Amino acid sequence: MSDAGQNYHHGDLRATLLRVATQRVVKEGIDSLSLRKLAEEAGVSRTAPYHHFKDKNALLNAIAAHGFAQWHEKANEVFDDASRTPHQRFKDFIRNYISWAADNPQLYELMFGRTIWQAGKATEDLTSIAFPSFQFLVKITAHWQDKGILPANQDPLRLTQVTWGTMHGIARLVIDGIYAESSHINEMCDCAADMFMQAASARPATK
Amino acid sequence: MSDAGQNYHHGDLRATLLRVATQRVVKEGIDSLSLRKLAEEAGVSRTAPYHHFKDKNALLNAIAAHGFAQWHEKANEVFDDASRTPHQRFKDFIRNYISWAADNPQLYELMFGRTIWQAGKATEDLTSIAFPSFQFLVKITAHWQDKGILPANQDPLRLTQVTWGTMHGIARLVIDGIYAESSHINEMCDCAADMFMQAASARPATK
DNA sequence: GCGGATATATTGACACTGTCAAGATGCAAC
DNA sequence: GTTGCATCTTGACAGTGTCAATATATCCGC
Repeated sequence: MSDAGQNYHHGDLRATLLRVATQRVVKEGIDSLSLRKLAEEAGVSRTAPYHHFKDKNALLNAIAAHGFAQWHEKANEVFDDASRTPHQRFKDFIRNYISWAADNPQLYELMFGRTIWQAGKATEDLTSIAFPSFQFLVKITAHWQDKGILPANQDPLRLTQVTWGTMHGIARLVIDGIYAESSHINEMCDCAADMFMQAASARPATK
Repeated sequence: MSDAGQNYHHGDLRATLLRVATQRVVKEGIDSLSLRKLAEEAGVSRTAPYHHFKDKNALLNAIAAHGFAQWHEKANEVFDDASRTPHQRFKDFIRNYISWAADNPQLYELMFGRTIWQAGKATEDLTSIAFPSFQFLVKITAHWQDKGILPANQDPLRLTQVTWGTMHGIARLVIDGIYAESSHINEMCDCAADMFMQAASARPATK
């Protein structure tokens, strides 16, 4: 085979599909991803993709899995930035979480939305990549509890669910278009960070 | 007209469609709502609904609008419960927010999701009902700031975005199937409430 | 080199979907 | 009673995901 675009066998169809589909999702959103148009764009027939992905859901899972790899790397980077104080890094982490979501709304929607997490829809491939990302959040939450940035008198898992919930909720309200005014994102992030840090500096709640 | 199901003119189609469609969305989810099946279920032809709703989006908006009316009433009820202390009412409100979402996942998804809030998709009818609900959240947040349950040193709007973000985020993570273990919902809610109340009892953050 | 297994790609078909255009029907007001 | 209007109908179109049957290329053992 000399030219990958002309032959009966494409040669690298799976990778091509994943790349083109990801571009499409990132640019136009999940809903505008059509397997038929995708196949056409890749220069193959309608059903060719089915030899590389069981169905549309499997393809979406693969895109999301790739997204989690990117996300995890970036999040780790922010968390590890030694040039800043722990308090600053905590604020940065929240800002970065929301910013990443705001910059990649469609991908975020796919990765953290019901489309693929709805009962039974998540592939093993996806969960094996996504779970470490979730556990990473628990790990850094516990770390911040140790540092006195987050309240130490809370169960780490429970606290992770709350802090992540906060970031996720703000991200979604922005992404989904409910917070029409998105020019104050950083202020919202800092407000959230302040709340948590204030809580850490307080005496345990009085019953 | 004697029998509403047999005549050429249905007589009450709009209300019937809204009722049946709402049932369908609540039971089976947004995606499984088909205008054609809906029409059939209502005993009418495929395109009849288009004389009462501009398109599918308009129908979804109408369902959501109705949902907001219910939601607002219920939320107000919890907020107004005079039989409990302010602190208890704050915790109850959070619990109730998540519980309502968990009990009406499909409706919540529709009301607070991108399907209808994506740029330009929200009807005037919807916004005129939804906005007061949003403003209600700001109102009660300010009220809780006054009562010392939430930090007074924060802009009410910003703080609302954070507290609502937290509730919304937890709700979505549960609803969308990311928090597989949903048996600890109340503990999560209480953890969130404690965080906010602890923050209120702290001295202002030190720089 | 040869032949069969296997991976990959193709066309055809099916049952859906939302929505538009034209025409039919019933009701209400003049 | 005729005219106008709201409502409802059938027909059609361009899409969608996905299955079945078929064709073609590649690879592996001989």
